[in-house]
Amino acid sequence: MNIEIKNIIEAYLLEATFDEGINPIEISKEGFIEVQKTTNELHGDYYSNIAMKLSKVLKKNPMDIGEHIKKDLTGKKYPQIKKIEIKKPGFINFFIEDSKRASIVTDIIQSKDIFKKFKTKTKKNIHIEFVSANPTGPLHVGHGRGLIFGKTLSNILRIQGHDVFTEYYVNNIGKQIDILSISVILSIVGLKKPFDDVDIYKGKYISIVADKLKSQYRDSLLVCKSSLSSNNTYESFLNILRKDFKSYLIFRDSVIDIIINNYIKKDLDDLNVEFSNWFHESELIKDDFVYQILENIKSKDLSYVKDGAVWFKSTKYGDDKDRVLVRANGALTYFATDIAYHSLKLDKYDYIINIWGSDHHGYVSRLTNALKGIGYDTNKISIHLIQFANLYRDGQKMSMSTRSGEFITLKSLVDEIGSDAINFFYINKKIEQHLDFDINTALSKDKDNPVYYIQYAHARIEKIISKVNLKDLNFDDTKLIDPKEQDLLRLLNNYEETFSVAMNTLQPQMITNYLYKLSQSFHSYYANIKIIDDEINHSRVSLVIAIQKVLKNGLNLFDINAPEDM
RNA sequence: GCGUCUGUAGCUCAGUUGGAUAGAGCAUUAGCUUCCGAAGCUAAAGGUCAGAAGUUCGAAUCUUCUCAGGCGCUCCA
Repeated sequence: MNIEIKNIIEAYLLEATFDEGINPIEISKEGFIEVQKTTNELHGDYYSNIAMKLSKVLKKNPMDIGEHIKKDLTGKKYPQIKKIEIKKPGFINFFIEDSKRASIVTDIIQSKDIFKKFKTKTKKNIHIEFVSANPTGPLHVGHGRGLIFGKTLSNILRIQGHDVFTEYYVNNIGKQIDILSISVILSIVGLKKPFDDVDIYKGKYISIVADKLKSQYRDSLLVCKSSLSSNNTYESFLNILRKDFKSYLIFRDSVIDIIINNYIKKDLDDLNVEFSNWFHESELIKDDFVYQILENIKSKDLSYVKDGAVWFKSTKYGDDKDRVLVRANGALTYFATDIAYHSLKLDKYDYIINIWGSDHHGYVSRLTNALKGIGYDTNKISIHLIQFANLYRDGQKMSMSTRSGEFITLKSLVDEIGSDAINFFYINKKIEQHLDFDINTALSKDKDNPVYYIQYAHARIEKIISKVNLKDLNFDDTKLIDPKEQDLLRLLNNYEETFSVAMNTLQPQMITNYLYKLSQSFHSYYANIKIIDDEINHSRVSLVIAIQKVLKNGLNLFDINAPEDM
């Protein structure tokens, strides 16, 4: 509709007879004529600021220009426009016909797929990586926000028609993995930690993992028990282990497999998340791939050797200091493997999306600069930084410490408040906003809890539908004249724009806010007006059916149930 | 110190990307069940959009500075 009005204005301006010329090229330029939805019904349905824009060029009073435009447009009698008003300082307000507004109801009801309109014209091959928590234990609540956001983004991109490939990056060769393996080994052989310089993992799951591996490895581990117990530093312990425990590397892989399959994948299942691929960091080491990349960096004169380590010249890109790629002991840094990983992705995909915790923000420019340095187009990368979420219970902030198994697992939160509430609360706020997540609110079953409120609207409508013979539906677009009905129609007419802006700018909270508003307007309607009424051919029932359809599709976007009964 | 994100009602947050009188929920106060689900509805009250300057017809939104808070600035992962 706003495009129609835009065209009307453009056509008018092109043949307008103002004294001083308006450049026709300017007029046809994208964005020159702006037509937007109003926020206040007193201002009609759409408004344009064109008169104020032109006043500068024409050196005329915007009110006069507006009146001029109004006079000419009114004379032309466009059927969809009821009236035009000019308000100071120069807004041109368009009021569209009520019946035109009501036509959205049949549009929605008859549409097989209301998301079809959001299909992109430029389909892309998109890689999206999220969560990627170290496989050292079950996921905890701190991982929740990035997880839900990543999943939602994938849902949105798929609806837009892109090919979406989701990936979990498994760090399976770092120091943390050795510490994890050692924690399991100590549990198997019943040994107290003999070194003091490094903490080990203590959660309950460690002994469960140990039990699974006990029968297979116990004997060979007991052989080296005494030599292990005499080591009082982490380094020497690990060295002995690697030397005496021949199947250490296989054992380490088994530990990771068990954690992923028995914990992480199950946690993800609870929230309906499935990854296209689990990428293991070790794949980057295979065939010296990382070293080829490092060679490439060196050939571009972007690295040098100092104190036995290889450094990337990040100061060249405004960083405070250069950063290490390969440590003096020969170990690769995360930075090095990340460059390799991202170059793999960039080779294969049109666009790549990373979702990281905001604590990694310092890392963003370093990585993109390195990739730019070796010749990649970094416009193809987008990195979303997620602020931390705090959990509150009974007004008390809950501890999120990961040390000594003290953390709250994501699973326990799902068990307590359910996946619907988690899906909703984690994306209901802008990601760059710190999030306070109140468990009491998520548990409440009334208006405090927006999820329930929206779901309740859906269920109420279902009840109405069940009482009506749907064959009798005969929608009459001139019947819905109550102000509350007009409110609802305005909102329904907004769904397309709201969803499309939210999807294009990847801001899911715009959609949840919209769904809430729509539910609110519906509940008010329901309480004040009898919806089932034969005298009006069930036009009101048609209206609520359309509302329900939007609610349902919106909720499904976030994997939230749209219950028919509660 | 440098970088980065944030600052909107007592609390938790929206604000359609620069539009008109800044909006919700909670909490507070006062109401609404012969009738489609009260898990609901109707009101009242609550604001120096952290502060200052600038850009322009017009700023919560853009720029600069100041203040406050979160996070990051290892040959850590």
